[in-house]
Amino acid sequence: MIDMSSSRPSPTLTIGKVARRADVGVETIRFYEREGLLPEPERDPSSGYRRYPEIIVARLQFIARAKELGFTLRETRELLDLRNGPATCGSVRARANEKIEGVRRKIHDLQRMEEALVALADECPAASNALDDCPILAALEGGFGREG
Amino acid sequence: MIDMSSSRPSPTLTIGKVARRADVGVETIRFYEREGLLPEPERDPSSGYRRYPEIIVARLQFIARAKELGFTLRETRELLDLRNGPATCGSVRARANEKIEGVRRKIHDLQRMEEALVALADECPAASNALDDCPILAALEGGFGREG
DNA sequence: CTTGACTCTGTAGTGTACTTGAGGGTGCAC
DNA sequence: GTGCACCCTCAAGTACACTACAGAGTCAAG
Repeated sequence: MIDMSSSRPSPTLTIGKVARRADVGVETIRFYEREGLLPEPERDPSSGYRRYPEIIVARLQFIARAKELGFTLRETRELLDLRNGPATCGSVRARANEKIEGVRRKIHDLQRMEEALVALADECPAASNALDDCPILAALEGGFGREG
Repeated sequence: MIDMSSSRPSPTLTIGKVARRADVGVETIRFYEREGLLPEPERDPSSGYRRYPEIIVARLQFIARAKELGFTLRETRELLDLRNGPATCGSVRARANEKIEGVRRKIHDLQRMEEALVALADECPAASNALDDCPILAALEGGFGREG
């Protein structure tokens, strides 16, 4: 008989299965555990193998996405810790607002960069070989983010 | 007599002045030079000191901004090389379009992340201590970017 | 009961992006 | 002419984020 009355589903995934589903390496998962980005999982009592619930895959995908977006592991851990720490919901909100500001600044800068690159691509005549005419230098070196 | 007839202004900044103006370290500038992100500058014939034109400051600021936005030095060099390489303006445009796609993807993901964080902050009751009620877990671990 | 894929711990190596240090030369004010 | 801040090269060190390896145990199939 399987316990169906438990409030949470028992963890059934091995580290290898989690790794394949989240498209990361097994060593990366153990590394994240050491670094506090993943909670220490339950262990199989006889083998000592790690056992994960499905939700861990989403967490790993979140970490991967945050990384792509230029968040450091430390920052990502802070994001994840919003729910784990000894924090009140209010302090959680404050931390979230800080992160939102950072995210908005990144979006803003990326939009400026996009504009510059689009202007560049549009104005670059496909036929010309004259690189001196390219508006790249102006777009890239002329400055486009927040100044000071 | 100073040569005022030259087509370009002669480089007058020492590496230290450039570093202070661009808010980077002197060693970082030399490092960028080694890595091909900055052209080899002219040298003072007697001392061998590097001499930079003003424009180098904007270039360093561009590098800093690109870095903040999650571009690697290699990618940043590729952006800068759009104007230096043995490329036609057409190939430059193609490279720029590739970069634009990457930038747009980053913006998209950041906007999703912002939405999730805003939802989180809005729904988090400032007074409550019950972290279980926080919509963070759902927002952060429930997945929000491109899936597959 | 062996074989092979998988897991464990612990340590060491890799790539990126700097940063620091050694050992020395330069430039200018006093 | 002697400090002192600045510059030079080259080599080594640091922090981050993995990644690989050694040596050993586990598990399921045949």
